[in-house]
Amino acid sequence: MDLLQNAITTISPLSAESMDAFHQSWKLWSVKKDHLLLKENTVSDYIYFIEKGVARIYYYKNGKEITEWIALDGQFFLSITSFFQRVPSHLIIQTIEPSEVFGIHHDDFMKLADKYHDIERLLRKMVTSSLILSQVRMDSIQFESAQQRYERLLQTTPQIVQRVPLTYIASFLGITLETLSRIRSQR
Amino acid sequence: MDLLQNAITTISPLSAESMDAFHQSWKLWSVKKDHLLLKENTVSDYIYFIEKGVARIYYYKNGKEITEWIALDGQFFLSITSFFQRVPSHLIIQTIEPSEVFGIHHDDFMKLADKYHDIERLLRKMVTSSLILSQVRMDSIQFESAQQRYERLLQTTPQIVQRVPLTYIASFLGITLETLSRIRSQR
DNA sequence: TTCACTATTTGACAAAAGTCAAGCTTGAAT
DNA sequence: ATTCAAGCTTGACTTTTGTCAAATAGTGAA
Repeated sequence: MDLLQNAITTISPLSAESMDAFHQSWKLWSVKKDHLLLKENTVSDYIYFIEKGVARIYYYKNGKEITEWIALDGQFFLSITSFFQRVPSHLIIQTIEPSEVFGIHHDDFMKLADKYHDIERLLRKMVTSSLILSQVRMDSIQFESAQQRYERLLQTTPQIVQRVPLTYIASFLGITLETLSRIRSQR
Repeated sequence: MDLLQNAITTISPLSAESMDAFHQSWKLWSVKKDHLLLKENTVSDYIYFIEKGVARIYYYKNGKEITEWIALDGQFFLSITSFFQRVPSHLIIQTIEPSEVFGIHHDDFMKLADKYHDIERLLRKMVTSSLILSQVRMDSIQFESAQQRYERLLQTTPQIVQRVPLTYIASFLGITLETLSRIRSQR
């Protein structure tokens, strides 16, 4: 069984029939480092799951790259706004290691959610955990210092520092590279 | 038809049967100003909808009140973490005007979502819009100046300034009362 | 109308993080 | 092995917002 199927079952178990139909709708791509999964100003058709590797989601703001999310293996990722609202995304999704990535197309997912009640429930639970995560992150950005945010990251995902350039990590934490560098030198 | 039923239909239309069962599960309370809908350290059993009035969600952080959300009439509100994860909430929900508030109990909602596929879909869509909103707000907190955030609020919900004390508004915007006061005096 | 709050404004100063500019390090390609 | 570019560090200075303290305005009850 792959990480994906395991992740699905953990969120919300499916009947054998649903799981079969659902699992078949995911495609698997093996891509190189720096492969673009989503180009700027495109409608994002896929929810992705990273089986192996690392991806980052970023965009340009006043000419600068902002890293909005970093997905390590075992995580789902997508352009939330674009995927659900079906509008072009300013986001860019790129692998930053050679990776194996599963993806399911929006229309397939929605058709299955319509057909199978338990897939609709799974989707609801996925969105719910994403919402809870989003709230935690907002709280962190609003109330924690740069230092606290970095330490929280080290607690929750220590591997990230070995695998992802500091520029991306700084931006993901909502601080500058210089500030991150100063924080790191103080320990 | 009340605002609630209208809001539901806008998010995701229900069959007559589902709507009937669903609508009947909402209770309506008429409460005074400063009524507590959720006490600190309690599991939040309800999703609320404010038919008329204003409510605010807040909590204590280092002895200070932090206003996390302000709900004007026509809006749903709840303690997301507590409602979905069934853990006690540090949040307090309080009306700040005499209000009419609908509420549906967690267990009733879940039973209905299990029984009716279209209610599960409605719930999924509610959570999805909440997620999108949460992302927009995070972006605002991370990248907009105090001034920009206040102006955005004036654009989207101008009535709020007439109906809600500035202390709550400042906190909701993630700034201090003093900073808000300075921003307002500059225009 | 006045009192006693509570809400809001203003001022002086402090802290956290950003900006700009320069200098180091390091690892991959020739 | 050498070189060059990307990645990271360090320093000096600026900006935004917060903190603390005090003054002023507003409001409802006696």
